[in-house]
Amino acid sequence: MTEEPVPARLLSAATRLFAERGFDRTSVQEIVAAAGVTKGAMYHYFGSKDDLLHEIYGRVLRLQTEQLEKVVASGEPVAARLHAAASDVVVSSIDNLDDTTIFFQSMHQLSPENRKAVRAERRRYHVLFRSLIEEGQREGVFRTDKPADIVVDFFFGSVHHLAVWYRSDGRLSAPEVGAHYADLLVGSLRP
Amino acid sequence: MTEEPVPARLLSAATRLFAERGFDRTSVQEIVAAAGVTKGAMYHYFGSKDDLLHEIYGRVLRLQTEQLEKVVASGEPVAARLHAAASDVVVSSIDNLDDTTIFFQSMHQLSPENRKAVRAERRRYHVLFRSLIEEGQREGVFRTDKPADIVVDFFFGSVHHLAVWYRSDGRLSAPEVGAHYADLLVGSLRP
Amino acid sequence: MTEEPVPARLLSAATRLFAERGFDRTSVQEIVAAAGVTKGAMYHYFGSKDDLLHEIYGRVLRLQTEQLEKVVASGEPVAARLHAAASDVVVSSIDNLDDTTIFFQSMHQLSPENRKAVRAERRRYHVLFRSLIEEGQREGVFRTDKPADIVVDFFFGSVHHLAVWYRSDGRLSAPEVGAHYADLLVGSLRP
Amino acid sequence: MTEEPVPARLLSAATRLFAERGFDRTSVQEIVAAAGVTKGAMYHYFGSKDDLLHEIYGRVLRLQTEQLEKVVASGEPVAARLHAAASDVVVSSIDNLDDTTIFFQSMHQLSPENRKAVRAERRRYHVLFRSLIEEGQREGVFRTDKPADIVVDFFFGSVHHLAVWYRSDGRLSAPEVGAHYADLLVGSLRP
DNA sequence: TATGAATGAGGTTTCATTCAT
DNA sequence: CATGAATGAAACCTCATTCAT
Repeated sequence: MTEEPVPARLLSAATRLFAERGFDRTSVQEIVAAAGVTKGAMYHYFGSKDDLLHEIYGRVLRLQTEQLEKVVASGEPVAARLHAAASDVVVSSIDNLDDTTIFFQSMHQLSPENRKAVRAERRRYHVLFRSLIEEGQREGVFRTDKPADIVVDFFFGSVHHLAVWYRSDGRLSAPEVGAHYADLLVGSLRP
Repeated sequence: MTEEPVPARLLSAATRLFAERGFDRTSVQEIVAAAGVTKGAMYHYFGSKDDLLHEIYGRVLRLQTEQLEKVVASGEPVAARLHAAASDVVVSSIDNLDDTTIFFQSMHQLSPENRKAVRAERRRYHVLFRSLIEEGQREGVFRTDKPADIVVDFFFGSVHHLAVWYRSDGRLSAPEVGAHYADLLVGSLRP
Repeated sequence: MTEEPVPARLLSAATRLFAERGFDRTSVQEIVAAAGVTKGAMYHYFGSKDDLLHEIYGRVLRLQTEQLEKVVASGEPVAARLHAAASDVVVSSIDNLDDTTIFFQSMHQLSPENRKAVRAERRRYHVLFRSLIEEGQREGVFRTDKPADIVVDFFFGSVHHLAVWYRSDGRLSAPEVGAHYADLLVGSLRP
Repeated sequence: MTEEPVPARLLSAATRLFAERGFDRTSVQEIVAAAGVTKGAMYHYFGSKDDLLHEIYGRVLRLQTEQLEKVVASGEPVAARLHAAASDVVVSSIDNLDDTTIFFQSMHQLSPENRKAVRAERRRYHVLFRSLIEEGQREGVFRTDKPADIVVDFFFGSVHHLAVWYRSDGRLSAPEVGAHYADLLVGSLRP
């Protein structure tokens, strides 16, 4: 009869609650109640409520960066790699909708130093993704009249927005949305 | 030497502060101090802090809906109208970046009934924008293998995201970004 | 098409609201709204919210004292006069249940000086009523082993309590309750 | 050197203050200051100011119901039992004058659900007391031309009123008043 | 490791009253 | 006579965090 360890229980309760009602609207009391522990326990494992949020960000960032690195390094043609990267990030964003919600809603709530760390990591991700587009532009596969930076921001806006409209009981599965989004992105880059 | 009336002062102070640090992190005290009035005055004009937010939403919604209706009704070919609509909403979103920030960050903070009203209005806007895409698909100008709903959500994610990355002191002017975004949207719809 | 004058409208709105939800739970705004006037108007006629309450007390006290004086001065035998006085005060308390409610619930809310004035008037009433009992005791009609003061307080507790339990749609009419109460009072005084 | 526990300190401070100046006129700040704790501590033990009041009601109701049940169940003749019950409730009301004051002044301030609970409990007490009178009426010891309900309300009005006029430094002790009141009640019921 | 009582600062809102018009 | 905008004090309550056990 083994339960999940306390820190994991806390993180998953916090993730659900932060996504559901926002960081500021979630009290530490609610988190520990949902996780079935006491406040003391939480402060034993995490330094503050802010730390919980930081951990959640860290987990998402690590995951998505790893995925992207794998795709970028594959030997496929660049258009295929961009399509795969785009599709992957959509699917993974949908699979972890709570994380996605938190990710694009709670940046402001991080402490300045944590925010800086997250932004740096985010930047690395952005640059890596951009490099795919630049590669395609150099090869003449993608149109060159659009700054690669703009394209990346254009696309990631769409991805973050998934948490606003996507419903798991809706008509489209995650891979279907992923395919559509990737098609639209690659389509928009045709010369 | 007449000053702006109190309600307008309050709304503009609230808009700035909500965008800067988020709804929950902004205290009523800070708002009234920034507007140069007392708390009592604020509660004379607005029923609650929530009402302030609701008013801001209302203002943005009215403005954007009006703009879109004008563009949709013009006699231009559908691709030109979609391009103009997309470009317009980007420019107006950048011109009112604070509103945009609030718009896509603070939905959760509205009271349930206010949230419902905003969502309904938002839906009307979405439907109107979608109708442009459907029209193009019927005419064979746009590809038909992408559901129009998906395209709309894809694009408005990008628009909302502007508030995250756009800096008015950056390289690109609002109209330039508007042109890029509109190009990417229309480009992604080529058959 | 003449309406009631403003001060009367204010007093009657205040009476109803004070009885319904208590003095402290009733805001000046609610009173003026119920009377269909503005705050300025209220402060034109009454110095404060407290004054409204004081007026209401005054009206009740005047009324009940007048009634009692009439009964006491009639030529009837003392037992009949006590019976009539008791019955009268019950009927009039029921006919003005709101006044009665306020009367025994809101003494604390009067300003000290107003409270003093009310108490003094109340005292006169008490003494007058008591004199009836003392007269009966001297005549040997009433038992003498009970201090008249105690009897008066005993009875007026019952009267004040009417506002707690009496319902105008209940089984008993005001005169019926008056008769019962008077019977019980006189009965309790039999030697 | 142990002090009384915090919740008890809070309850007793609240009881005194509520009786002294009324529920609405007593601030939470005054209560916690009188109890020598902080506001946070109070909200740790009681969900709201209203809960404090509810607890006070609960305590009084439990006490009085217990007492009454004991008297009712004794083997004495019914007139003696009614006399004892009446006398007891008077003595106990005087012994806890603050509770009595609150009891009959602050019903309105309870939240609707708490009010309902209190009324239900109060009703049980009323019915139990009434059963004594009905028993005497069936046995022919008490007059039958007065509805037992009316008699109960008649008497308990007197009891509640004690808080208005009784002074512990006055001429009469609690048992003396109890005896007088019980005599008057039983006397009023003579056939 | 873990508890839960306690803190204290800060949050939103209400409201009687005033005063320029 | 009457308005209603504005004040400012005070109200209740929440909550992240600490600490003795």
